[in-house]
Amino acid sequence: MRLSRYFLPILRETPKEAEIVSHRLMLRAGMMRQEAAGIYAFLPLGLRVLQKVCAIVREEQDRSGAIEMLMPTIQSADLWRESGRYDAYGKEMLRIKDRHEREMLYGPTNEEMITEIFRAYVRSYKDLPLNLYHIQWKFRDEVRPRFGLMRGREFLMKDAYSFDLDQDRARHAYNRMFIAYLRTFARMGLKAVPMVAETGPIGGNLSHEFIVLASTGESEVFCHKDYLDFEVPGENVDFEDVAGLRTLVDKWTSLYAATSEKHEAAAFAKLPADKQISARGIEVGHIFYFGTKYSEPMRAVVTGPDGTEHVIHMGSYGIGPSRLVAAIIEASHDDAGIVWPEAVAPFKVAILNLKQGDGATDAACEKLYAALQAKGADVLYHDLDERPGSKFATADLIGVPWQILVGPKGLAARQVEVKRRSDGSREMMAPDAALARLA
RNA sequence: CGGGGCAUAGCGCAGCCUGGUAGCGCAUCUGCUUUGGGAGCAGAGGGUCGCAGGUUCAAAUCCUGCUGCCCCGACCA
Repeated sequence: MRLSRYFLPILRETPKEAEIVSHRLMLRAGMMRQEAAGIYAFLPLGLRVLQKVCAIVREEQDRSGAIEMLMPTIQSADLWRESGRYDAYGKEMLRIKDRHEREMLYGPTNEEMITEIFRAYVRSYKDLPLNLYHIQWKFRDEVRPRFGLMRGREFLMKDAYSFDLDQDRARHAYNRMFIAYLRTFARMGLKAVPMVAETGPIGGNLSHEFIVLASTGESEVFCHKDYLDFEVPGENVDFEDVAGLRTLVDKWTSLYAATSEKHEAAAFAKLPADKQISARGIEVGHIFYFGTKYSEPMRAVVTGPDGTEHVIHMGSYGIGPSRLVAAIIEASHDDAGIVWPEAVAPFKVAILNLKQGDGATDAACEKLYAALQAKGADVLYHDLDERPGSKFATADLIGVPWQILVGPKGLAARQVEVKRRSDGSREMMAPDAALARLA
């Protein structure tokens, strides 16, 4: 992408409403724009990151055996009356009426709808297990939205729903998501710790929140330090291996880790002092087993091998991609701007033309740009007529992992400079070497 | 939902107390110079001062109501 043809509205000054670093940097880097309290438009750069995050989420969901679909944002109130949640959910649910005065709502979650879909088609235990997910916009009318994307009202969410014949099998479905989540967050460069959590209005009795430690986190968390060094299961993990997954989950739940609501000070105090982590954290995922909470009232049943009806055991599993974008920034930035992990970076490499209009420099940049594109690299070519300093500042701000600095000084020695955003290290090399390194 | 604050050009702000027809920095546009860490000079454009009433010869400024947004708390899959 040529910057001259892109839409990247960088702000030099920080808008006053932005308090926390991710909010500030997302506005400054031209990633998003607030349209109302807790409601944001994603601008092109922000969308690129969001899509990278979603792609990783999809890959890991698919790998674990979940199947993607897409449910609507608007739901019927009647569906929610079946589960009893229409009255229970409270003002967080945005209720609306259509032109026929029918009561509708903008979905805050999809348990009812997925259960309705499931019961309409699935009749036999032979069609199980089943795990369906979608990535869709949700709306929760928070009393006080804040922290930009971190606590917005409208947000993108991946929610998966598992259906199994009984509790044991549902537990395996839970374990599959548990492992998939570990992998998902690790791929984004995050260390997420699964913590025992409240089940809240979703119901059920088995639940973990996946928490990224960050000083700006909204909740207080307590955990054993060793979690941060645990090895994340590789991509060859066998999701059909019931015992194997259970062993992995057992390991990842063997040490103390809890959010403040579930915190037990006495148990925590028993940890060696140097292993106690008391910190703030950002919830980036939440998984639940809730049994028959919805399948019972909504009559989602299948015929079992014994010929009788069995009420389905369910679980639901959420990840907030839009919140993840903010969480990644909270976890990875410096004074100059964002430092994207390569897996979610909007562009992998930026070419900075340090003397726009200089024939040799322009030619070298164009050649590099074309070559990188031909190799399929996500490359942003800063081809505006700006001073070098301004280009450095922009590139650092938007956090592209690699910068190629092309200027007359270097070219005189047939060299360009490759700068790595994460540690600021630089290296002079021939353009071909840069190409080989970064393509 | 309780408490506090803000609303003036794209962004950040001054002006308001003590009414007299709007200003600064950055950004934008034009020209010249400049080009390895947010350039310099010269010129230009851009604002129903959040909205609606009221007071007054006159309102960004004073009064009343409303709306939007932010912060602290409560709340929060």
